[in-house]
Amino acid sequence: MTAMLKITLPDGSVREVAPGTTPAEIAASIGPGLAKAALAARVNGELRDIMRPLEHDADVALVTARDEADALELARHDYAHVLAEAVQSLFPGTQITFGPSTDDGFYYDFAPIRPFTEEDLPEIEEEMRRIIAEDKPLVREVVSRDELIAKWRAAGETFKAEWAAELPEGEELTVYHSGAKDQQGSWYDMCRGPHLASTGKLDPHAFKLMRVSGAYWRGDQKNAQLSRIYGTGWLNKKQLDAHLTRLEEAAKRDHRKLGQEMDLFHLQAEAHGSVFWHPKGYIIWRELEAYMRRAIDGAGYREVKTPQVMDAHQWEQSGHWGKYRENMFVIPDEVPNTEEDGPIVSDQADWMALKPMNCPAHVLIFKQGIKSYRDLPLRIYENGCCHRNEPHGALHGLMRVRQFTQDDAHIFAEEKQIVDEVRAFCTLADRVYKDLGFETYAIKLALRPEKRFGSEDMWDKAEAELRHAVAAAGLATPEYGWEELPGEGAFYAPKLEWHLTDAIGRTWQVGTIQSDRVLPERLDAAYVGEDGERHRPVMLHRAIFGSYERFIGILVEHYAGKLPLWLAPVQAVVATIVSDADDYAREVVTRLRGAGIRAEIDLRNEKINYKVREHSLAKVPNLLVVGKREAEEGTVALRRLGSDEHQKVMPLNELVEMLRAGALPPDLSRGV
RNA sequence: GCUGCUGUAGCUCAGUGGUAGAGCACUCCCUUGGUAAGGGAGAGGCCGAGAGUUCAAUCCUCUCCAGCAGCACCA
Repeated sequence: MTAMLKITLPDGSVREVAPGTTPAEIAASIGPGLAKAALAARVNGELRDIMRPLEHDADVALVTARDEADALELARHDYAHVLAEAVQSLFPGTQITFGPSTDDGFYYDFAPIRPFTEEDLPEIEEEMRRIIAEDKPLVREVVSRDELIAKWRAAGETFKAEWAAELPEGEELTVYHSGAKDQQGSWYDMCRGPHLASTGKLDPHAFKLMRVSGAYWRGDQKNAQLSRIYGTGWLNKKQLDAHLTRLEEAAKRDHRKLGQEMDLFHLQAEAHGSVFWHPKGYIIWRELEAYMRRAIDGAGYREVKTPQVMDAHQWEQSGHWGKYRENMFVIPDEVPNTEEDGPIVSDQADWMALKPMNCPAHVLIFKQGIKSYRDLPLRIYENGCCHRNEPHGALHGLMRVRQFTQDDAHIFAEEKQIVDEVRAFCTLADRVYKDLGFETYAIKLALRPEKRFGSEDMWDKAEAELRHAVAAAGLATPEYGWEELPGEGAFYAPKLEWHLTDAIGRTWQVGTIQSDRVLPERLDAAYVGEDGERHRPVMLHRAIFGSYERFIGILVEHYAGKLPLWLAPVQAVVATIVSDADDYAREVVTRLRGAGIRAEIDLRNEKINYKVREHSLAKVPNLLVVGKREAEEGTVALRRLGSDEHQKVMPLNELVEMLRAGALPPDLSRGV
């Protein structure tokens, strides 16, 4: 007689059950409602199949749809499984590889007989619904590795066989199948699980296949290219619809679309990956630049400007030539005048390169003259225009470009100054983000990567400094999303990263600070210490916006184009109702411009409805309507974008003062 | 760079193996109208670039360029 198992439920009660009892049976013994609702179980904290027998004493908690995170994870895993089965049934000969759940759904990578197209998706969705309707069981079974390899090979599943063969010998693996093993029509996949008990637990109307794309086998560019099908999957249709609405919402704020509608910038093939800033877009840039200058001036930085092109030898010394030449724009320093002089690119030429980053140039400035410990910390700032030859497929609107301008600074410091400097940076970054309307952000510490320069000792020290500084700033807390990311640091330094959360919950990595001891060494930067000896400074690389281009893209999406007044390209439009008010309208505009407001005038012979509509769509924050009445009374009818109140008539003087005050940048209106 | 899709008027998009269409925007005319599209007329295109097939190519094929979605990359 085997000993009974002691099963502890979440309420603390203990049940004795025979070994081999399943969580499903426990649920049934508690009540029929729970039996129906239970989807899976957490056994000693581990998510498991509801039909998987219990073998040991354990804490068991039944998982239902109310445990949303778990339930979603299970459902998405199942959708991926069903997707793979559907694809193989529709496209015999397609090999399956791997298909996990994602943040909003699932995908599955196939080695297809022909690549899938979007047109295949409806048919595959139909087949998936059929499989769900069949309510096929998902049965977990343990098989030996070798047995499974043989099976995969026999089935012509070379990717699966390769995968299984790389797992340790003698390992027991699990497969999920829909009925008795090898039974006709039984589909199976190697999977760690867990899964729901059967496909019928899925809502056939809570998923949607979204797109097809390429992916590499095991994520490596050198491997075979697979065809990936993405889906989004949820617990019910309501959740799916909400998700699709969110996507539409995000598409509406796409900075590429708004950038065109608002006439901010454009991109074109002749300079692909580089931005043509239009007057309106460049106003945003200039405001940000002016804001940042005030911020860094106040924080003790010194602004510099360094060359766009430097001799290749300099890049050789900094290490970029060897490592990152592929991504650098390289030019010969002498170009033949005529064809007879030879080809434009020759081995004879000396090379120059556009700077992909500003740090070496800043070190060169540091190295001019002899620096004393009294000069430290030396904070060198530059609106540094950099060029990186990014892979074509990586380019994306303003978010990833080939020419961009960083709000870049390097702080040369003594070791003992690092913590204070990092801390001061935390404070500065916090103020900038909040001034720009980002109330929440997360700070993460990216730790030493596998491939790195420098000693373990150096890394220990560098990581500890950053950790310590953030803690001292009071930001190493869960509410600031504090997290350490092993292996994600740069090859020369650990880095702190600032991730902003935007208005619709997406996150964007923008700011960073990294403490670097490698580059000062390579470029031989030194200062004379109090002791009269030469010392190496530590170099802190830091940025708050990251790049102006990308940050403006993020702002446009965050505000859905409705930028705060100080950043709005056009802050007010004066629109007339009748031409009799033209002169008065001109006076109003003159007054506004005199007060520093970016105001435009609309005297066109159009109805006021038309003008209101047009300027609202253009996201002009203040529409000042003037007709006969206003002209006589010296007032203006104000309509604010996005405001519920329809309009407000106010005296011109009052309005000008109100807009002037409202259009001040946040740091200036704080009156520091 | 890889896979798939796309490229037609300033914008959004129809369309056909016989050199092209709509709406909006633009120009002009009528309209002077009080808070999200008043009416009419007109102008506007090397149908992404190159090559091929064909009597004939915007359309079919190939190559290239760019864009989009992913992947890989992001010092």
